[in-house]
Order: sequence, then structure tokens, then C-alpha cells
Amino acid sequence: VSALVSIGEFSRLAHLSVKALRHYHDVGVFSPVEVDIHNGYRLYGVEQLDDAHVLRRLRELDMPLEEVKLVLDSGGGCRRDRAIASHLQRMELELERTRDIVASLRDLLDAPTRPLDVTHRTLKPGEAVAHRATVANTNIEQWSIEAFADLSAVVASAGFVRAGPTGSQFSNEYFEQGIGDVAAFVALEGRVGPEAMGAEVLRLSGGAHATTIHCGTYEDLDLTYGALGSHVAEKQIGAPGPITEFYVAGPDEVETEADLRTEVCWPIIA
Amino acid sequence: VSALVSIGEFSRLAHLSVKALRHYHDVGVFSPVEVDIHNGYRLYGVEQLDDAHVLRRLRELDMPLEEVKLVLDSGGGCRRDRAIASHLQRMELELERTRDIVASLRDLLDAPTRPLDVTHRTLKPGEAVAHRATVANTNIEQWSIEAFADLSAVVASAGFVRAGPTGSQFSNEYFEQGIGDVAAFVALEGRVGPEAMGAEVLRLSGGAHATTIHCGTYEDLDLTYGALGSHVAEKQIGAPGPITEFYVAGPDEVETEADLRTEVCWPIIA
DNA sequence: TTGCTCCTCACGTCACGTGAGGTGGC
DNA sequence: TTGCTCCTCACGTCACGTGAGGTGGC
Repeated sequence: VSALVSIGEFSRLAHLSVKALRHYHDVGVFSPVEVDIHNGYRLYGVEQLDDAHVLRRLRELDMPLEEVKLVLDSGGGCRRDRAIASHLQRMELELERTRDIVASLRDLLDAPTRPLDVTHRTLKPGEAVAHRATVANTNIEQWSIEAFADLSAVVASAGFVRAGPTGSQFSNEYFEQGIGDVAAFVALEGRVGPEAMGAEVLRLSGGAHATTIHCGTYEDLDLTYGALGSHVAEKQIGAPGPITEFYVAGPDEVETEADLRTEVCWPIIA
Repeated sequence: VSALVSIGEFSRLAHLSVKALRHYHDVGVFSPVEVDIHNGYRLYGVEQLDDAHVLRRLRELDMPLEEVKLVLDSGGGCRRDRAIASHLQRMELELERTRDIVASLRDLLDAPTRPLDVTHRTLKPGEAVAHRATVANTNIEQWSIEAFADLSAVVASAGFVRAGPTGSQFSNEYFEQGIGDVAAFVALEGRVGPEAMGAEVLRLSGGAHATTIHCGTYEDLDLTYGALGSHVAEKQIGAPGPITEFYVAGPDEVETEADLRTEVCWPIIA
């Protein structure tokens, strides 16, 4: 049928290294059509080049080999197209994030420190409808958007009255490990009734907090955390408890990222 | 002076994991201001947060720790700004490349195979002025641009007469390992005189080749290599010797990447 | 016979993450 | 005393790269 070539020849045709080809064979992502029984020589068919070219591009885009395997195994059908399309979409998001980080880094170098207005205030205790999950910081935005969309629907359909902007509570684990328990909530006037189907009830314990307003993209929240936490550490007024964010002006309400306003609340001793 | 905090506290302030902070300490990229002699506890100063924020952003941009170390060690001066600027520039190139690969992948899926016009022709032997080096495919473009710029200057100042477009010869190693010997050359009429200061003399051995014209970005050259190599493999006419590319229409001569024309020559038996 | 290509281990790299097992202060 | 935080090994992960040591065909 079609020509068989050695691994060295195939590596020149596909622009993939011999070591890489052997590795792909070992882990079952991309195998030669034939292996010589006498000497173990791998023999590739030239018709495998189409797959090899796709494989090379996916790896250049840093797609994990496990996913590459799925794509190559899924045949030429729409499953394959969907797998690639979803990865390409992730790449676009990655590109945006990279641009944001670059911009943020430029800012950091231009204006190394900006002072921060820290206020001490006491959060009101109360009840809230909430969604709670273990979330990684890589997809906290996506998760929050969905959580708040659902909570809004619940609040509207149950006829609850909001008591302030939407907010989130974070476990320490979330910041220390980059993944941990997060609760997205909407504080309510009075108590949460049984109409809150689907959503959990979150009891907000309130108490003394050092707070500040973060302006702009969430990518820069670490700066505000640093400044706020420094303030608390220097005055030695830290107290246990979760950190709370209030989305005073969230993604829904602003036109540009620069207009975002987020209140960060750090628990302190009374 | 300023407040000292534990590693856990610092990780929450800087949004870096405890494991990462310990790793940065181990490899000497970012160390606590103090280590408790009794129990080995790491103590960080809140004034270290500025560096930590820069560190976090550089890592998010995948800067290797060795380079991060250089940036952080270089103080606040212009050395540091230059180190970051050069990395940001590399990021921009990366972004462009990613976009190109995505586009190329889309093409690959839309138009899976396009037939190729393969011609057999005999390259003329002769002499050329050349630059030769061990180059990796990650910076072949940059290297080639510089090499050809210099060769052009040599040809002009020595009054040589060109015999055809610029070209490159690649060792097998270059394709198999992604890094290897490459020679960028300009073929000349007659022999190379002693005026070729700086540039080497390359003897082109000529001979029978299967050739084809590759249209468009160099990112897609692997497709042409695959098709050309398949042709040679199927007819079993392969011969030893380096692959030669001629830049019939190179980056200098075209307005858009789509207009690039590259002749790829694969050695075959006469 | 010499070179070249191919083979299989086994180990290294990079930037951490994952437990195991243990200590120290409130 | 219980929990919580911190510590140090030692090993795992991912996608290969790097030799070492050996075989097979022209």
C-alpha cells in the first residue's frame, strides 16, 4: 500500500524528534503502524503524517498528551472538531490573560506603590443565599459568574430582598493552595425562607474587619491583599475567620475592567 | 522595623502557595528575611511583598526561575527594567506564534490535504558565501535574518555576482533534534574571492533533487516536508545529503506572509 | 570492517505538588 | 489536651532529553 519509513526518516518528515516519537509510542498517543519483530524497529506509514502534523501543532499549543490522545482517537468526526475548538477557545482566554498580566506588570514597574485607604468597619451579621464549592483560582471567575447568575434567579423568583451587594467568602486554603472552599452569596434582609430551592443558606457572622476598595481588574487583587494584610500585620490586629469580598461594582455593572470596584474585608480583633 | 509574618500568612498576602515559597527559598530565588534558629520557621517581612508580586507575575508568564532570580537580584535599576522588557518582548512574539499556530491548525482541519507539484531537477554545483552555526528551530528565523543581512553586505561590498536566490542547507540533526548545523548561503557566479571577509566559503555539490514550492508562512513548512518526503519515500528514490531551501520570495520581498515562496529541495538518486 | 541507524534501560530536568512523620506554641 | 501551623525528607508528575551500552544492515 503506502510507503513505510524508519523513525529517523519519519522524524524529518514530521518535524518531530526521534525521542518524542518514541515517547508518544510508549504512552500510546501515536504509534507506528508496524514494529519489526526481529529488531524492534518502528516503521511508520507516510499516511500517518496528517495525524503527526496535527499532533505537532497541538503540542506547540501545549495541549496535554492525554488530550491529544483523545483528539487523535476521536477520528475525523465532529467529536474531534469539538475537542479542538474547545482547546482553541481556552487558548484565546490564555492570550487575553497573558496580555492582562503583561499590562499589570508594566503598571507595577511604573507605579511601584500606591497608598491604600484602609477603613475599619463592622460587618452586619445576617443570612444569605449561597453557592459553595471547592474552586481553583484558575476558574474562579467562570464559577462565580455562573453562581451569581443562579443566585440572582433564586432571589428574583423567591421575592427576597437584598441587603447589599453580592459577595464571596474564601477559606484560607483557597489562598494558600490556589484551590479551596469558596462561597458566593447574596445577603438578604431578614431570614432566608424555604423558597431558596437549590441554593444553600449561609449565616454571615459579621464582626470587625479592616476593609479597602480595590479598583480595576481582579488580576491585581493580590496587590490589595498585600497592602491590606500588611496593614493588619503591622498593627497586629489580625483575627481568625474567612476573608470576604463584596462586588460593589461587578462585571455586570461596569463597561470596562478599570471601573470594577471590589471591597476586600479582612477579619480583625474588635 | 516592619512586620514579620509566618509563611502561611505571607502566602495569603502574596497569593503564592506555601509549597512554592519553600521551593523559592530552597533554590535561592526568594528567601525569607529571617529563619528562626530554634524551629526553622521562615519569617517574611511585609516589605518583601513588592518583590513577591513581581515574582508571581513573572511566573504566571512562565519566566524560568533562573531568570526571575536575575530580575529580583538586579535591584530596581535599569538592568531590571531591561530584563523584564526583553521578556515581555519575547511574550509578544510568543503570542504571535500562538495565533499563527491556531490559524494553521484551523487550515489543517478545513482543508486536510492539498496536492503538491513535485518537480525533479538538478541543482547546479558552485560556490557560495555562507554563515554556518548550530541553530535551534526556536530561533532559526532570527538567526537567518541576521545571517542574510550580513551576507548581503558582504556580497555588495565585495562586488560579487549572485547566482540565484538566498538559501539554507540543513543537517539531518536539525530536523531530528530540533537543533543542529545550518548554513545560510548566497550562491555566486564563479568562485569566491578573498574579499569575503567574515563569511565562509560553501561548496554547493549540486545533484538531483525532488523540489516543490512552499507557499505561505514558515510555520507550515512541515506540511510541505511531509508531502515532499512522502513522494520520495514512495518512489524509493531517496539519497543522502542535506536538504536545501531557497527563499524565492523571502520576508524582505513580500508584504504579507501569504506571499512567501520557499523552494524545498530533497536529494534523490540520479 | 567502518559508520550509521536503530534499540532499550536508567536517570536527569523543571517547578513545584503530595503525602509521611514529626515538632512547637496557644 | 486538642488543633493548628510549621518543619524536613522522599517521592511523584509531565514531556520529554541525555547518555550508556548494545544490535543490525550496507
